[in-house]
Amino acid sequence: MKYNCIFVVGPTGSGKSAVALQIASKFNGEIINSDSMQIYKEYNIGTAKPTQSEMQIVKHHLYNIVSVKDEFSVSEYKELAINKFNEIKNNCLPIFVGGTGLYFTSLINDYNFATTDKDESLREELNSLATKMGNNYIHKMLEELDPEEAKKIPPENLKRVIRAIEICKLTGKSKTELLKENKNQQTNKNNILKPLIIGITWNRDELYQKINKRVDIMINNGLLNEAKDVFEHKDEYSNQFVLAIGYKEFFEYFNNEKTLENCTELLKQKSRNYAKRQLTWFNKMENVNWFNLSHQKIKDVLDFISNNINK
RNA sequence: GCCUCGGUAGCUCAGUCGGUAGAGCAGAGGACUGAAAAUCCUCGUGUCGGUGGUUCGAUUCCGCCCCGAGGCA
Repeated sequence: MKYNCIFVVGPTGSGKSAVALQIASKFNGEIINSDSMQIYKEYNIGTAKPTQSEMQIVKHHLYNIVSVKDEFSVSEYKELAINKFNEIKNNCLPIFVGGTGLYFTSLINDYNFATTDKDESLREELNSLATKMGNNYIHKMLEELDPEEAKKIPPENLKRVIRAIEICKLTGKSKTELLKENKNQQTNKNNILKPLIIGITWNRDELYQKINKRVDIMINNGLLNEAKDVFEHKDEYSNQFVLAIGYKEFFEYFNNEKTLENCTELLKQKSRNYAKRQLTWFNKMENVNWFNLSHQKIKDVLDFISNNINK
């Protein structure tokens, strides 16, 4: 098996960026972003982007490419990322780094209906119908269109129920059918990417301490200014960005409904919750080579890569 | 010193007209295919402050003690 790129995955605050930087330095790498929030241009602190100087040491791609006023999606990400990979693969070792599990999965799997467009008016229609008739009503609609998929998604998860219905309406086929077709298209198994996957983690309590500390550091670096700015312009921004962890948690403070301390605690908590969700995702991902930095060193990662990258 | 109200899950509290108890939050585990830092699912045994009494049986009723909040001196 010959690998043609590196993935660095792991929970927020685990130090993925630092690890990626060292990998890049040692193996002539360039970094490609796999984080749904670092895609955006305008804000740096809350999104925990690499610093200017870090970006100068090693080439970083797909950071700061979309405005917070614009929508963005996995499928756009996938296209950009694959294009970038093809562009640089002959000159360097591409290293994908980030925390967005879905983005990584989209790179490995050739989803055929992930490219199914969205229908904003249908979404609105179904959403208001749900408010009127209840979630179960919408779920029943899906049951008729795609009973198998309906079984998988609880009625409460409106967002995903609506998306499944949307897929049926837009493609004329159910999500279940498309999934089967996808499996049968073995040709797509020849994926372009052959990643050596590195997972970075820590003992749980240590990870949480790091996350808490990082929030304090962000605040010292001016997170509140960014948050205030997002708060004041939230109506102009895409919902995707306004919902990012790090900004909305302070909105109640700016509205004088909560103390700064309470909001800061909430942010720490939301960050911890998020880290856990990321761990769930990456634990399920296949072929992840985990490194627990509570008792392993970045050097172990580098050694592992040099032992495996050309075999 | 006296009076009143509290002391129940990590936190905030509900409840048991006496048959050893349950919500929210926190926490843990999980799902995830054009919103993914999103969205959602599952999981609740704790000397019911301590001690003595009444009772077949007390977290629940009674006495005393400890702790906290408030009021009166």
